[in-house]
Amino acid sequence: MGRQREFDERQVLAQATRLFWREGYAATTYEALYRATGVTARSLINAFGDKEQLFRVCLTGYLSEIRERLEECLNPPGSAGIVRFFAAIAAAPPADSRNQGCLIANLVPNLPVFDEQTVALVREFRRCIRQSFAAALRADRVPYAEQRAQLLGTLLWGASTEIRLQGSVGALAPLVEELERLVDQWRREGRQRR
Amino acid sequence: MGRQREFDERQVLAQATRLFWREGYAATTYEALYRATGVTARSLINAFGDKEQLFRVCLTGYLSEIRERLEECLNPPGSAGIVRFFAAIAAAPPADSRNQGCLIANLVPNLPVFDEQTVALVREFRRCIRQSFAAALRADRVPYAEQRAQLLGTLLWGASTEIRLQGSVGALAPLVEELERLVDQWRREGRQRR
DNA sequence: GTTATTCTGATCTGGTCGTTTCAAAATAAC
DNA sequence: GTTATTTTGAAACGACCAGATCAGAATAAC
Repeated sequence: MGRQREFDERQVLAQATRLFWREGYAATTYEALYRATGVTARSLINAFGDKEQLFRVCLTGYLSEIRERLEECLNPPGSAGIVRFFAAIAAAPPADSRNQGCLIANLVPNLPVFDEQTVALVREFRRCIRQSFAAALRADRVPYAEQRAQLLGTLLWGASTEIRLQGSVGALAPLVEELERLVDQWRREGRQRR
Repeated sequence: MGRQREFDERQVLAQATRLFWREGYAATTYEALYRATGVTARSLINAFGDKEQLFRVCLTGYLSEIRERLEECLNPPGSAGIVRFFAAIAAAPPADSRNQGCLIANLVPNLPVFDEQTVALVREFRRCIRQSFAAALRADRVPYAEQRAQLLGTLLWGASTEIRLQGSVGALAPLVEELERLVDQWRREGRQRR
């Protein structure tokens, strides 16, 4: 019923995500979205609602992608998967938007401008990451698993800031190397305790 | 010669810094500055130049304050000072703007909107912190000092994001605890190597 | 074919923001 | 007191932006 949509929603969402990622939420105007997607503001609003709702759809997609990637790395379960996860981020190709840091971390400073629904997505992401890390540590009987998971989570936020600042995921290589030493040490503690 | 200024520059700068810190650069309008300081846009521009120049003055003040604080904690020199530094941040009173995370970390996602002079200040801050950390580690003969200093630097960025997200420096307490264990371990490695 | 529904593009609106203009006020040097 | 210089407040400018309006185009159900 009615006229059919002239653009591919999935494609538009992917391009919008890239734009939000690179430019930030506020700096991404409808005009920029139009230049990137060829879809006018009117049509976007018609299809997705206002700007923040559109952003939330992008955010949700991004979130599930990261979750998927994390799950992949944490299989087989164990603390080595954590290092694999950081390494996977560091290994992303340079042309990729990952050189912009984490989409979510980038918006933390501007969180006050978003409504509670969007903020909830960020909190959920944070909780999810930390739980996964803690589970991975517990699988190797690492002591202080929760606290160390928090440290790793904080490190992940920091890594995002570094990437954004450097403009390249390459800056993460030394960090991954040191992280490997660290997690190895923790695993040793776990074995002693057994 | 000429009419004398009616406001106290230092006081205005302090209030402007608080505003930039809490609201971010873009969200801090001249009107907000006027509400906070009683000084009109015209007078601010007259005294400090445009908005970014004013911000840069604030930034410089903030930077030297942090540097001072870090130097304080790293005396006597040694890796324990690093833990003291993180602990000092975590211990800041709740009413303080420190509950907003690091002023500088907050603007990293929006760095593209600033000119090269401002970006240089951020890079300089980063370098300074990392060098101080590395020196502190070397003082205890900790191996991999540079890489571990980088990890600590990244952790500091992350801590800022956590504070901003939680709206409280209190969230840092478990992190500091874990950090103490970590640095202790590193120091042990240093002693073995001696 | 008719009708109802949805999409699309151009234009407008209401609002915000950084900065400038202008004239008045204040003050320092002479 | 006069003159030159600087600050100040009010108003205005020009740009930009999110979202709304409206008429027309396309399409699905009947």
